Amino acid sequence: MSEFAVLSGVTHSSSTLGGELTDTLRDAIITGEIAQGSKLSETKLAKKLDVSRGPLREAIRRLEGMNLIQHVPQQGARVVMLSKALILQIYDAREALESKAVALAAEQMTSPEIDELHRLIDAQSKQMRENSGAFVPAESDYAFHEMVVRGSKNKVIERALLHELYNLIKMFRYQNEFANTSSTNSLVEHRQIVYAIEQRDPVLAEVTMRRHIVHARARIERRMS
Amino acid sequence: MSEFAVLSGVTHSSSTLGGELTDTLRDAIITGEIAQGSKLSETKLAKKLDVSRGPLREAIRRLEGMNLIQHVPQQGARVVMLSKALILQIYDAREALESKAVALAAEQMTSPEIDELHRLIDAQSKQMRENSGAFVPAESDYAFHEMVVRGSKNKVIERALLHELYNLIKMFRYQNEFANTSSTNSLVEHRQIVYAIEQRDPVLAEVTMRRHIVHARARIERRMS
DNA sequence: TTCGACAATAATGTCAACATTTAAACTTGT
DNA sequence: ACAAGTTTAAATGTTGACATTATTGTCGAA
Repeated sequence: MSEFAVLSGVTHSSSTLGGELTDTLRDAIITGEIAQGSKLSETKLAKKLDVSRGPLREAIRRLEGMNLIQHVPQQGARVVMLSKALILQIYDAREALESKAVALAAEQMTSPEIDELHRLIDAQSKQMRENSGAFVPAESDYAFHEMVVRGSKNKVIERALLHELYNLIKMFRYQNEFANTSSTNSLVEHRQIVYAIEQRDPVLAEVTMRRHIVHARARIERRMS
Repeated sequence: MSEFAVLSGVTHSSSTLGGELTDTLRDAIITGEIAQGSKLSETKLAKKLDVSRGPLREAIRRLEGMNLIQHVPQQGARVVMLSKALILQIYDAREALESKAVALAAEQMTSPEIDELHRLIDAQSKQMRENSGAFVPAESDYAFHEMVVRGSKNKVIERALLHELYNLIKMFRYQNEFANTSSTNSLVEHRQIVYAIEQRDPVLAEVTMRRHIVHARARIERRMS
């Protein structure tokens, strides 16, 4: 299961079996190895992964808290279905949270953190040239947004985005090639965001980020028709 | 434990013991019956509530997903500490989410739902007069905001607010008398919000709600110095 | 054939015992 | 008396068995 190690933005694998199972199942859900809407049978999964049902149930509860799984009492757990409506709702929530996050980041980020943002953007630029200007790799895009979110220093927003929404977005992107970020626009907008943060201009940062996410949402809405 | 039934905005008590325990512990945490920062010993709690540790652990995992509990592997679970910094962060997140929610509600709410908003405000007005104009009861305030949030028809925002943030805010208010909503301002602002929704004006609704929450946040920041 | 009731099967919910790790208590030496 | 190391106790992590509920399959009657 280490083949998906790149996916794990935040790791739970805290030496406890339940924590490892949480990461394993999360990655399997994100990649689609466990299909959307499919049932997570405790008995079958426990046998397949060679663990007892206790830690497995614990992992399922955690994934429930991340919105990756829906649980119905006495019936079991199913992987969430990423309908068009839900994806658009996720992006509306993301717009609200991440635009606020970047406004806070414009006030709270330290200089070394802003330097790191520049490094991430340079890496994106380099990767884009190598990929013949087609796409910004998803991991690179996540890294940038994650850095901005952490820069807000707001633990509540961090958790909502990094622990919950981003996993759903990763899942969507991983299972829909067309959902990848377009290269040129994305990179330009990232630069604008960093500029606003450097200027310590929360309002500019917020509107720039909001537009960036609205663009992404519009792209998705267009291509899912 | 039914004495706190009024607190349970959303109920889990789905006929399973784990679900009931989730509600019981949540209410005990909100009221402060289980103090902030105190440890939730599985063995002691299981004995006290006369249940086995299995369902209890499940409830703890769920409460972890609601941000009411912090869990450290091999060490156990502790009730979250509502520091001033955390409360302000919660209100920043709430501002972002609920201002977006009301903008969506201005587009999505049905007429019957808007009528219900009026009824809730009338009830607030009546209760305020009976209370010699001192306070709007917290339950009344929640009911109004919950109705608005549901009106957004955005399941992601609904969950983030109703399932996670509101519980933390209830906990804060319940344990800090000074954190109650001031009567006159709150009622006027609620009326403005309903007006904006009726006018189907998302921008006005958003700005009004944002100001409403910023006011509440400022009040808290002032009184916690 | 189709619908409904009943039986059989499998799944989730619950419990108590075991294993391992952490925290507390105690001893020992300076 | 204090500190360090060891020992003891208690807590969390894990497991397998049991109980209860839902689902599937079967039989029979309309």
